[in-house]
Amino acid sequence: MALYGSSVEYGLHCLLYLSENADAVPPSCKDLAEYQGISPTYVAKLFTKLEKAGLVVSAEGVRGGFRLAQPKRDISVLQVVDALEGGQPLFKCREIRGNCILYEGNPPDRVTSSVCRIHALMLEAELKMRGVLAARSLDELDKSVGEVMPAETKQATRDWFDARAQTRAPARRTGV
Amino acid sequence: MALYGSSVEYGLHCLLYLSENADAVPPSCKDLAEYQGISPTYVAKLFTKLEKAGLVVSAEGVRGGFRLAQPKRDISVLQVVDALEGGQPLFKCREIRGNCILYEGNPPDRVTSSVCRIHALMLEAELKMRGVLAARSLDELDKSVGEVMPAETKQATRDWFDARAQTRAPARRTGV
DNA sequence: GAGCACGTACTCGGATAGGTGTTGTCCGAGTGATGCCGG
DNA sequence: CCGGCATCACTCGGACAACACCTATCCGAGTACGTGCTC
Repeated sequence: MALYGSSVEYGLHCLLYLSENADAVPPSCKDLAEYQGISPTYVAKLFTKLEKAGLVVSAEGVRGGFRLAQPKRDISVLQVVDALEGGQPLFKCREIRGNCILYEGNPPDRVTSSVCRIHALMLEAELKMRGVLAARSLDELDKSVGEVMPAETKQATRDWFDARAQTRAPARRTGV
Repeated sequence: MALYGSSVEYGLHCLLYLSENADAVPPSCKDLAEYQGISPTYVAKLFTKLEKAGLVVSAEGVRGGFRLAQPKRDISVLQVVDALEGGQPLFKCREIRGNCILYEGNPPDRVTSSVCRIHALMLEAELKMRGVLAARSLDELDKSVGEVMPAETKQATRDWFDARAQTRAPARRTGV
């Protein structure tokens, strides 16, 4: 287990392809999923979230698919994570201080108005973490991936998606 | 919802009391829970984890209870969080790169041996977050709480637990 | 030959199940303090 | 008066359910393309 689920991993990998091949035919969820060996329907679900967050735009129809809604250098990893995970905070303070038996259900204003120190510390930690993710754009992340991925693999990937886009077409009426 | 569950909040609040009143009679789970208005049985569950992590030691019997296993300045908030949450990483890389359809089940060594860049970024973010939590000890956290809590409340809390400890005793045989 | 209408297959999108983890609860084994009894 | 012992209530500890979220899936509505017909 982990704090962030697998949706973050799936989503980021998909967006990295979109980021690197913004000029190609917009791939469908099915294409992206089969290429990576993950569930196509689940990827579709993730892209619904990404679209609602305004990170990708969808094209409908037989040649439909997804492409980035903004330049890749303007989309941060944090935006992607928040879109997929719903922007959950690191820590949700339930203010149990107010439940203290000494107050008998009427906590003084000083308690209810001040910030819980535990909460404050968690907010600080969360801020640092989000700062790292916010500072990295899809563009930069893609470049760092490119450093370890040979050009031939990159080209092979592009070819695979292009071929996939070519085969996408309504069945020939005379074909059968 | 939040990344960290309520167990972190419960546990830290309990440990803050232990930290501030290390010289008092070790309170029982029931005492700590009722004082804060939370589930006694669940607090007991949390303390089992804290004990296994070596953060608290338990005393059995009718006057039993818990006390810190180490000086409060040697216990970091991170240790508490990890004990309660099982040390979950921020992100668990499933290495879906290896599933890529181009490799047909035989990913090259270059892929399996190198670190996923997404994973690397998440590790960096996690490191920052954990750094904040690791740098704060229970002692320091307690002091910052003390700045906003008036001395009279502190004393009232101490009195409540002391009174609670006094009433703890086997039933008098002649009492009924 | 050009324009138009139709049919098709593919796409997205939301509504629908299963698995896993967290939260919360219950009951049993163990233990130390208490009070009584005997010396 | 003092020490030993049985009793007792209280404690911890692990085993047991309920709930919620995440993951994964299925099916329906909508759309752009390709084809064939008509002019």
